[in-house]
Amino acid sequence: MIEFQVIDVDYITVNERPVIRIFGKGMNGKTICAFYENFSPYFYADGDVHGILGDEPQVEKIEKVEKNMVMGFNRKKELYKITLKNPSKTPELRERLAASGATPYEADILFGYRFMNDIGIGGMGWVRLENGNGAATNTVRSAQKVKATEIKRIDREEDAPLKVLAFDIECTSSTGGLPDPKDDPVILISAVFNEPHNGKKSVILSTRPGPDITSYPSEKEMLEGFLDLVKDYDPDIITGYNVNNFDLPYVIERMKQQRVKPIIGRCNEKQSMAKKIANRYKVNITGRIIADSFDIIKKDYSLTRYGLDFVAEKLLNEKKHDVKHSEIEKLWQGDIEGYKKLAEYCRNDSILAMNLLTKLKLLDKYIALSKLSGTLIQDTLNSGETIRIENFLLREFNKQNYVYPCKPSQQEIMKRDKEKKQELKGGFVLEPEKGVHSSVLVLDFKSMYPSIIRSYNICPTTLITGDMKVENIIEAPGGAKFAPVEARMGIIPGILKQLMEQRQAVKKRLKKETDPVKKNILHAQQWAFKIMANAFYGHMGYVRAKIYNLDIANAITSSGREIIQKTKSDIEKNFGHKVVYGDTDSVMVKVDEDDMEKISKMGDEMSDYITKQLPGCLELEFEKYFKRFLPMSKKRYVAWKFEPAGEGKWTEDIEMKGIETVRRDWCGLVSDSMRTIIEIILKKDDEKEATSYFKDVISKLLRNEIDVEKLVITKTVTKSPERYAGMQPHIELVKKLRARNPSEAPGIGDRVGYVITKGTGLVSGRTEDPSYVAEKGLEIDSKYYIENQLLPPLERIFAVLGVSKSELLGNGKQMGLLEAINGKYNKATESAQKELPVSETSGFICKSCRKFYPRVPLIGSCECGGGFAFSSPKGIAERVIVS
DNA sequence: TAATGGTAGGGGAGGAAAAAGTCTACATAT
DNA sequence: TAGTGATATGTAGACTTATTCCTCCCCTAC
Repeated sequence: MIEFQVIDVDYITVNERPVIRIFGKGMNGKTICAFYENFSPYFYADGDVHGILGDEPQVEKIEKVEKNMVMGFNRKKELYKITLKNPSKTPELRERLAASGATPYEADILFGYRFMNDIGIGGMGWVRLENGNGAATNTVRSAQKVKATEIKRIDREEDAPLKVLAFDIECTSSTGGLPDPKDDPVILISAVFNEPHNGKKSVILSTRPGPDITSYPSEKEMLEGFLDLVKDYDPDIITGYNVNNFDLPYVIERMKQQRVKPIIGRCNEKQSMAKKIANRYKVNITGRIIADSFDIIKKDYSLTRYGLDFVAEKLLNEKKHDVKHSEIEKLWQGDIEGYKKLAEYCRNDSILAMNLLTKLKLLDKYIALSKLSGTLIQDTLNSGETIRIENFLLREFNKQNYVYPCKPSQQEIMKRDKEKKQELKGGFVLEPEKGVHSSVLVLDFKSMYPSIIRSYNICPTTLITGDMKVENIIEAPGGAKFAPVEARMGIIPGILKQLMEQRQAVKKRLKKETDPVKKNILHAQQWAFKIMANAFYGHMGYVRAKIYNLDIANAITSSGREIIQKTKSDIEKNFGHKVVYGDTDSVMVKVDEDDMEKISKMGDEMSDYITKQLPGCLELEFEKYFKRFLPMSKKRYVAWKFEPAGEGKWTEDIEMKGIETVRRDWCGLVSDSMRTIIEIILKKDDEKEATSYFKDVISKLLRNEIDVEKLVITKTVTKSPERYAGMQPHIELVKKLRARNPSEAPGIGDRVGYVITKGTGLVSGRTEDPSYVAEKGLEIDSKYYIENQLLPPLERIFAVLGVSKSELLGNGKQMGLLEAINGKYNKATESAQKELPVSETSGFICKSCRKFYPRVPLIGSCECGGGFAFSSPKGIAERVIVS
């Protein structure tokens, strides 16, 4: 009996027949590969299957079966189950059937997943081989090779000890630009281990000898050395910073160039390939997991920048060695000290990538999601929600004899796309009562959409179509009808019930658990339950989903809108308190109460009252209390928040939603000063201190006392620069950087940091790279930063408090700030010169209202009563010189 | 082998369109 | 009194300069 955790599953074809391979790892750290032979691919179809497939030799058998249909209440159908010999022939047969008018079902399930779902196992899950004989094969690299006939899923929460290898490569460039794997060799490879390998924590491979460096006579031999290292250390996980899109494709291409077979995985025959898909590479390594720290951090952390230096500093508080790309060649060719520096730089990058993955436990969430959905961890890492949901649903639907539809065709997708744009409506957002509110309590619905699905039994399998007669039909506000639970509980409501209950159970255990390792696992588990539960609504409104249905998606959201509006009016009617804001599943209620105990009680009373009126498991909860609440507009507010922390205790914090402090596309100066001002306003309620702080910031900016770093604005490049319709500041900079040095210019998906420099014309034309500004000593456009960055957001905050722009800038001891800004930066017209040549004057200008006159009107003064000065393009003057 | 969960909403920058202000040439009145 | 030049004033169209409105884009709330 062998027990192990599933790392990867694939299949090979032996004598035209598939053999499933399950790569795994035991608790003892031993690797295993199990071979399973007796599983044939199959799918379903309706229509004239016999006629269409005729005597197709691939078909093993065709059986008649009765299946439940996913879409529509109580729909059964007679289908044919088609079993074939070779899984790779499935697409061909599927297309042939579809082309002849038959409808195929489950004909696009990858064979490995078909197998896993049928025997009830999945990615990162534990399995037990009841009986297995040793398999005589050299095709795979694992400690144990077993022919399995009986595989069972077992329940175990811990993870097997997984070996991680982090690596990083350095290469030179013949052109001085981006290294090209067709011409430019790899010069250094660093590798770091989480479990010491041959007594070492890391190694460096190179073609140049040096201290603590394993050197090789040629690049080819070094690459072979790297493959040997991977083989000997035998990691389960390969990581690095951007290995998916740089190091791995590069190394693989170099191996091709040098005629070294790139066998990085655990199969001796399958070569690794890096395919370029939509500007991104996709690398396959059999039997191992590629977990790129860069990719994961980009998905899981919202940061202003994602360079390794920034990320390491921010998340690990560790420093990246400072070597610029342009220095690599010099250090590589230069003296031993420089070479050592380069090698250590390379090693350090691997260490940082390893630390990110292990210290931040980047994989925990993905492991939990894999275990829950049954998806292979590599797919969980590389793909989106869809693959997880569809795999999960296939399993659950199959359990109850349902047959799952195939992916929609391209035309179907386009049709759906069109109708959805106008028809799928989302949540309801209440217009906020702008201003400053004291004592506001926040009530929100616990998992609103999943609860709606459960409470109204919303599911494709309960959807009533046509004039079907069912008792106690549930009708959603949009008109969609569903069979009640008494008739049949929908599959998805059933799944959600389980997910939500399991989550509660895990959270309970989490409270009691003291072992930190187990705590982590439980935490990831409960998180995965929540993520999965929340993903169903979005999935059913997703045009590429197999179970897409607009009526269903709309039934969910329209119910939500109705509930939130009823909640608002019920609270206002029955409790006499005003609802000042709300968004989708929450209401903010203004109460006149200061005592925490009483507030808590009021919140509970209101929630209980509303909850009682609602069907099913819908539940309104008292979540928190805002001592002060400043809504500025929909989805934008700040609040001084108090949350119950149990035992009558409260935790306190400032909450900021949607405003510039939480957005990454504003400069640090704005975020910082806004944060400070908001704290002063909320906690001290001192308007004067806030305005004077603000004036201070502006003065500093005018005196150039602000660090340029604080003025950097960052934005993501979302597509290639040519594809932008109009001009955009960050894109214009990308174009400039490209022209300067194509190899270091930001690409799609990267965040660009820029500052605005002084000059004329569009902002887009004045964007510049901060380091370039420092290097060339360019001047920052302080006026832009005052008028376009600092002022607008702060004005909005102060406007809520009733402080106008002129009060903000003009009042108080620093009288004349506005004049200072203008005087220093506006056109010369503002500074009156004493004399001008008469030839240059163009007319007269009123000294008080600045109205221009080509001639002095007869009344001798402006219509506002002001006196005149001479006006010219150069400025204004009291007198003219006649010469 | 291209893969991708949903809608609501604010707000900046650019750009087009509409609006307002200026300029110029010319007519008319004094 | 008619004709003339200088000056003031008005007006239409050309040209210039703010405003306004809309779209694209990014990012966030839920």
